[in-house]
Amino acid sequence: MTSNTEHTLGFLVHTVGRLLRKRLEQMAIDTHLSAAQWRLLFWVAKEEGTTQARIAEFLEIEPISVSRMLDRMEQGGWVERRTDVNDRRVRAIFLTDLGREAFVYVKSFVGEVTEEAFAGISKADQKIIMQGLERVIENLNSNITSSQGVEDGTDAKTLESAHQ
Amino acid sequence: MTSNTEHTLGFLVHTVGRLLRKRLEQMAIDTHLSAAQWRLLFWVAKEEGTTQARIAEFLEIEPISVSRMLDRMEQGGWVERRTDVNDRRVRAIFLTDLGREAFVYVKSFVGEVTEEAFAGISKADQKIIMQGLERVIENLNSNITSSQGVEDGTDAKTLESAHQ
DNA sequence: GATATATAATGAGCATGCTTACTATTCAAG
DNA sequence: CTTGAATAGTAAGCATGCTCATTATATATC
Repeated sequence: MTSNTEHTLGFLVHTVGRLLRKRLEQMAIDTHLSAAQWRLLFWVAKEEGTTQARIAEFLEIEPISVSRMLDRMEQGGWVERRTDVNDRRVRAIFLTDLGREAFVYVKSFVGEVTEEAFAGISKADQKIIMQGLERVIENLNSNITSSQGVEDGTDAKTLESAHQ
Repeated sequence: MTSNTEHTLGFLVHTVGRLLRKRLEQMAIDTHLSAAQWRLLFWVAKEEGTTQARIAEFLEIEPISVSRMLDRMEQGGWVERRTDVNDRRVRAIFLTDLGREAFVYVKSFVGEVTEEAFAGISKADQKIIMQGLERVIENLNSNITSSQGVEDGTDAKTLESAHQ
């Protein structure tokens, strides 16, 4: 239908991300978890008792974002903050039984969605795509903080030359 | 560094999207445009005089989101709302000179970021990745509203079986 | 022990998405 | 012409990300 999406990597990835998120939320709607919350749950399940700072590092979002997601998720009964006795600055995060169930439940859909997404694409090509995306992440990570080549004070005036 | 990202399509795409967005915003920081605003600008440039409803359709976001992005972008001087004389419900959206410059400027970076992202990946594999992502979009689009196979009233209780 | 610095978490306020509800306008039916 | 439905846009309020600033605690240094 929407045959008009510009075919750049950025547009494609943006769209795929949105659709995957939507589909997963649709499948697991009865958990009342958002995709973002599910990602958080994933890390807590992987490392129970972890700290908010560590979750932020894993998810590569800011600690404050974690803090406020946990406010809602704690209220929703999926996770529990416990104060660390050795370091009273720290909140150790644990899954509740509900959180554990929700996690396992949603996780069971991830395979389904991936299969659906990859329908009609050969295993070989799937591998190329996955490894390709991993390489893209490496490439972008290595340059994300360098920001060389743009700091010459160029502003929007110095154009006049490009496409359009 | 972060060698621990789960290697599912969802996680990878989410990460790639975030990094691309970050990198593009970093490169074009002097335009003060966000990635979201740049996407909007893109469609307005492609079809000047378009309506807000049409932009929402292209971007696949809700009209209200477009409305408020345009509030800020109009205030920033990148776009202009003009009332349609034939249909006074409609706001026709046009780029200002500043908007046109910003668009061309940012557009010139997209190629750069893509090259950077694809470094070390063969042209053949790049093609597989791009076409693969397009296929994924098709696959997900065709199923996104059907939601069959999940409506069996299954709730979080029926699990007990999966990985942990 | 006091003082400086680093770390963990949070508060305030913004952008960008959403849903739900509303207003203004157009157009079709009578 | 009026009534009613459809369409374009906006308002209110929420979630999830951000930046910048602050509080509480821990740790290192004098």
